[in-house]
Amino acid sequence: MKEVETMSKAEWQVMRIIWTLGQATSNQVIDILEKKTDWKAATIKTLIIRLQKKEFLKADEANRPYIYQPLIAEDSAIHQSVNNLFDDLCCMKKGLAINDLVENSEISQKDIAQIIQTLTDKAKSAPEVVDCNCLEADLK
Amino acid sequence: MKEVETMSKAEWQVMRIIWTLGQATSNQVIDILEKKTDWKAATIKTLIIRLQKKEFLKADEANRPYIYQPLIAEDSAIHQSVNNLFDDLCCMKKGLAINDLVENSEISQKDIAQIIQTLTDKAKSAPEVVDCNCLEADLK
DNA sequence: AAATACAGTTTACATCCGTAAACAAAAGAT
DNA sequence: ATCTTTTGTTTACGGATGTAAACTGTATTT
Repeated sequence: MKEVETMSKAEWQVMRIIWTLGQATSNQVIDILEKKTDWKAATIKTLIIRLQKKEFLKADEANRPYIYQPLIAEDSAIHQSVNNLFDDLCCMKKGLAINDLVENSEISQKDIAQIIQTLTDKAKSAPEVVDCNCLEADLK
Repeated sequence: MKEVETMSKAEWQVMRIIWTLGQATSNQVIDILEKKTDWKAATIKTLIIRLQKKEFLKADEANRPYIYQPLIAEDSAIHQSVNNLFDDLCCMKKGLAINDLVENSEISQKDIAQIIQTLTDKAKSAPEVVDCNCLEADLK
């Protein structure tokens, strides 16, 4: 029972190109993804069509070739995507998971400082311990 | 083209119960999940069977009812799952994504301290800026 | 021993996803 | 104006997933 449209992994790769370029023709997307993956042009076209159906992309059809533009901001998509995954995790394990991500991700000085800041603020009201709720009924 | 078996969201919920209990009978899992979700017992049985096929669970068939045990540690599964998601993200955005998770997750004092520690260590060798590689061919 | 209850296995079915060919329409070239 | 190329749309197909009923074999009750 899917409430909200989600982006598949393959679709996500298409969006990355378009987010980064701001907008793009199908050919730009195809050229770049043919270098990054083994996908055929036809496959990438399918992904573009599906992204339009899901309303993550729209085509400016004023001229041909169409120019595709994102209908969702990259930051919003990231927010939805990572929080969607974290919703599945045991509450008690989220800290561990974040620590794991920090260890395994390249992060800039500036971002590191920002995250430390967020954590420091959070520490002011953080609980001593977070209880596991894996066995409890979700209220709501 | 799937190289490695992955756990679906629904399957993940079953594993959470078994990880938390250490081991469980199908009935224990069913009782708990019927409170947390709208799933029918039959649905949960299907998930258990699929998890066995994927070798995330095994049944101790010495006695009936069978006792199901995890074949993968929760921490390993979390590691795989979150890093699998992060692999899709623009390198440049990983810091933002982590910051977002920190803001939206409840984290214990101890975990906050640990993450700050990891970040502080990381800062010693972190780059000033992480470049976006969204348009580049993946080497490898 | 027969009837019943319980738990594990098979089968089912719609949708999504990865993957891509075939087809159609528009633009460019001759 | 027709041929060709480009680009957008339809159709296709196998496997994964959410969802669950039906079936079967074992254990318990009468």
